[in-house]
Amino acid sequence: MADILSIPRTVLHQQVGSRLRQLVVEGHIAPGAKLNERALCEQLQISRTPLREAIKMLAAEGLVALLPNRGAVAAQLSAQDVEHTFEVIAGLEGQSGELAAQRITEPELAEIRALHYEMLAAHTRRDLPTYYRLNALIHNHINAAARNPVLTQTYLTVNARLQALRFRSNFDTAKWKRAVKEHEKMVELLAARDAAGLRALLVAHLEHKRDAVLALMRSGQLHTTSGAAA
Amino acid sequence: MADILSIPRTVLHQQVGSRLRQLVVEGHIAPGAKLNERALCEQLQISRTPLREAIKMLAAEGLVALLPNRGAVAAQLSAQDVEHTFEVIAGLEGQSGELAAQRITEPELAEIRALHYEMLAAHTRRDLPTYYRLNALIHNHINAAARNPVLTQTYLTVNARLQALRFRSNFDTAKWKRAVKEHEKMVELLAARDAAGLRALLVAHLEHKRDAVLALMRSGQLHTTSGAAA
DNA sequence: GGCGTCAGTTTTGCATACAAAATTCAATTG
DNA sequence: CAATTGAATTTTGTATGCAAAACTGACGCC
Repeated sequence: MADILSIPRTVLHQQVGSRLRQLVVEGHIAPGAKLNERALCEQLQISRTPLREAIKMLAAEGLVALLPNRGAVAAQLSAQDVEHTFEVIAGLEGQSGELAAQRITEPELAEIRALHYEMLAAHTRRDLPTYYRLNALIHNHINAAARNPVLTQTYLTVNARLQALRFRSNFDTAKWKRAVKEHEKMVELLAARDAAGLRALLVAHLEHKRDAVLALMRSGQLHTTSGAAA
Repeated sequence: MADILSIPRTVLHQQVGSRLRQLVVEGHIAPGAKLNERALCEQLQISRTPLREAIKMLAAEGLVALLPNRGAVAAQLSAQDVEHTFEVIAGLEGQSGELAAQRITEPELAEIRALHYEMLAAHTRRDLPTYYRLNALIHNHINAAARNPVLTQTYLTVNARLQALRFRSNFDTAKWKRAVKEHEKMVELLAARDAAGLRALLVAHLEHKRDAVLALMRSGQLHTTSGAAA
């Protein structure tokens, strides 16, 4: 093994934390499912101590819930929880856009524009995976342009709770078109440095997303991808 | 001991977490200070396992920083960190006010009004501790009126990082008067259900607070109350 | 037949033991 | 005398052991 070359310069509980976070966020541990310590220890080839430390971190992030003397379960959001979480996300992303409009540089704007065109291409090709990837990337770039690491961190933490829902929704052509239009407007507002406008647009954008997710939840169509990819 | 009567229905790492959080937030563990595991174990009369689990939780909350193989230190905010954190807090509290103005009930409003008058009394008496207590209480009530537990939780977590600064600033009579005036306006806007107005006011309020704290930081006057009360 | 009870098993929570990294500090060397 | 090296000590990171709580399932009781 290239143990000497590949610097494993990180502590075990951090690695385990990242891996566990991934398992929960990607739904390989389904919402509501128990986190069995012994099973996870064997799977990850570690002892219980770093595993338990990692679980406590995820609990503080709101990704798992701790049941006294009964271990931890992956967080399961009620419809109300989803509403509340989207409300907060909308506020954070709105602020992110507001600040980005004030602080973005020309090169950053150019990059976002480029990503936007790539996204249009993906949309035209009906290439959903690429579309999602670029979509997330654009939002990350806007977030970065806001130049506030605390905001970014807070956003990522709260948003992670929603990721487990994996709402592969926007197949609906009409909704997809509207989302693309909203993105087009985003770039315009960024270019015009219209902070208030971009905030309003992002908040509205999130409200649409929230409604779509809630509709899916209510119709029971939300597939939590429990155990999709190995 | 009344061990049988007093139901200690909670797990140790949670209790330790609360206690540690208090120690950091109240500055008994000063910003930048190391968290020595052995010392804390003796002080809290516990073993290292629940202590370390608690430390990991605080790390996820951003109250302590983990240094690989070198343990944990209480978070220390640079002037930039303070700016960023206030920026996020302003957004969260602004949103909180916006939602509260839309959702507050008459009894809730009456209670806030009552607290406001108590605060005026404390101001008149120059009773700073009571003033601070009531001030925080009013903000908590506004937060509660927003009816969004995720928002409340997020706010509390981010705000805790600032608490360690313990900015006992507003002694300045002029600033104190302005703060009181802003609070007066808050109650008015709440009563008028002016969501946008309250948001704007709260954001401005936080900007003033931020400026005061930054001025104190720059002048080096910020006492971190390291080891104040036993 | 449904329900409660109780022993056996599993699982969690805490303590302790062991290993590795970092810190300390004194002796040595340039 | 300053700097550096290296052994002793401390401290952190991980594994394991032990006790208590929760779960399981079979049996008996109503």
